[in-house]
Amino acid sequence: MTAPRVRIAPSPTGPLHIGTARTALFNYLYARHTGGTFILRLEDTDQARSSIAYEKDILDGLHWLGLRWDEGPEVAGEGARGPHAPYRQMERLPSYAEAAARLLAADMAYPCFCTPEELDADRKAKEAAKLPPRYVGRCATLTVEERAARESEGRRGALRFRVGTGVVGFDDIVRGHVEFDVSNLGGDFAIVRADGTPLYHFTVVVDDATMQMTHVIRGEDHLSNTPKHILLFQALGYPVPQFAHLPLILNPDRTKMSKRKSQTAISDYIAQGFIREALVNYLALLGWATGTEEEVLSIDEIVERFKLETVHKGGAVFDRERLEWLNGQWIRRLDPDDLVDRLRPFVEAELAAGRIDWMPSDDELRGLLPIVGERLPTLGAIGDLVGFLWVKDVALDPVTLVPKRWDTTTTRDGLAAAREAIVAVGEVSFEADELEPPLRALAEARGWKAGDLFMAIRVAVTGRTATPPLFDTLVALGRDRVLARLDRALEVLAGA
RNA sequence: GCCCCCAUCGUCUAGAGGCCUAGGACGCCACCCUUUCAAGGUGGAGAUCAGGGGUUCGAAUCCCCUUGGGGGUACCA
Repeated sequence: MTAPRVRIAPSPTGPLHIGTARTALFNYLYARHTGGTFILRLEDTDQARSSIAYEKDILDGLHWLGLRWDEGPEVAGEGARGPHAPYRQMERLPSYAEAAARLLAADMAYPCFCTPEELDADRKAKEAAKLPPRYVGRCATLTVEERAARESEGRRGALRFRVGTGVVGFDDIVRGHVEFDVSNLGGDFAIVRADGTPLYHFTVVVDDATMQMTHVIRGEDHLSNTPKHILLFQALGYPVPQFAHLPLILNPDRTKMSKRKSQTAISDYIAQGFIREALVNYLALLGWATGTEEEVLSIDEIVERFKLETVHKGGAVFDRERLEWLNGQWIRRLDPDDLVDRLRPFVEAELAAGRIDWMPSDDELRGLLPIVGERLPTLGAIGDLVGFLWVKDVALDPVTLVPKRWDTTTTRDGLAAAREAIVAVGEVSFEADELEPPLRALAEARGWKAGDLFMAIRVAVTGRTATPPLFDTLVALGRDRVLARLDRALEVLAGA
């Protein structure tokens, strides 16, 4: 058997969608597992909706996920590659024109001069009669003279493919045998617009054939389109590839995942601090499982285990909580320098947003990792977690400053005493191990619960009730700022 | 409407006739750890395997029907 050739063929009519990324991933996994070739092709024939900005978002996103294509357009400084260039359909027009001419010459397709208004009226009539929509065939039997007459009027026809009669069946790798009666396809369908640009069902077949795809792995939403494609492959004299229709990713209400109901743009997940390892891991486990109890897997481990035959048939609801859990798992697995590199842009974003006043150094960030790593569900949580380290002053209010079991007087008392204890520790011993004993001793001496004292200090120096461990936090802040913030807290309390 | 696909805890899933009094994970709830928050550990609640018929000594697993859900039905992709 020859090595598989598979592809992802996104349409640049929107930012990279979770579903597209998942389909791309499964194609990639299959190619890598089988030693096949993974191809990327841009289906940009919908000129009205396609844009170069979306194209860039898609290419960059797939590249970011680590899904390197063996053949396809340029990305991130890497050139286009592969023997079947170009990889944008609008640059492959001659190839479709040639195929269209062949179908026309063989009378397997014909020009259709129906106007959008006529077609619309037909559709409404069918609907009113409670019949399935279907092209009525008005132009199917036009004589050569009639066609010539219309063309001489300056009318340009769309090209319709003759669907004929019969049954089309195929063996889908994930769904098994599927059959469609051609009479349910909606009549002869258009393959080229009146303006001469080719339509999806046509380009996808011409390209999959000329790029020698062996397997077409795509979303289930294309299952009902498959008979049209098979008819076209056959009419054009091309071998029919194998199909594998993946289950859809669903909104919580179990409809096809959509931007209206879910967050679908990969770029949004990236911006929130999800990392590629987690996204890939999560997406691979939507509609597929190893069959073992392994859950946290690298892309290479997934490649090793992946089988198209064990892909699910039923749709899978996208569960963001599970993604976040996996994200945390992967963040904790990253090596420190790598994590610092990935964290930096998120700290910069905090600065740009004015939520912090200066940028920490890489060394400072790396030093924070032990207390910060296990507290990050996403990289974007960094500012919320320890942003208080990089601001001139924290916002303090007299209510949160007072621990639950304490009153204002006790709090002032406690903070003042804590300040003295911290001063007594001295500058050179300002370390977590040195700070803890005296503060515990202080609490005990005064009959306070250590937790209450610690909470008072925590809020005073960070402005928050939830932070990384207190003594590490004090050290990260530095002696001077700790004392200054304690003083400020005392002032705020004095005013209360 | 018509065509096609699908159906195991709330969610992602294991399960390919006996190993299932249905396993794991997320989430949830307790407890442990603990200065808060996390992380981690332990335990728990949670699925009459959509329902009904078959086939079989035996069915979550095979077949049929019903129900429910989804997708498609464009001169979009």
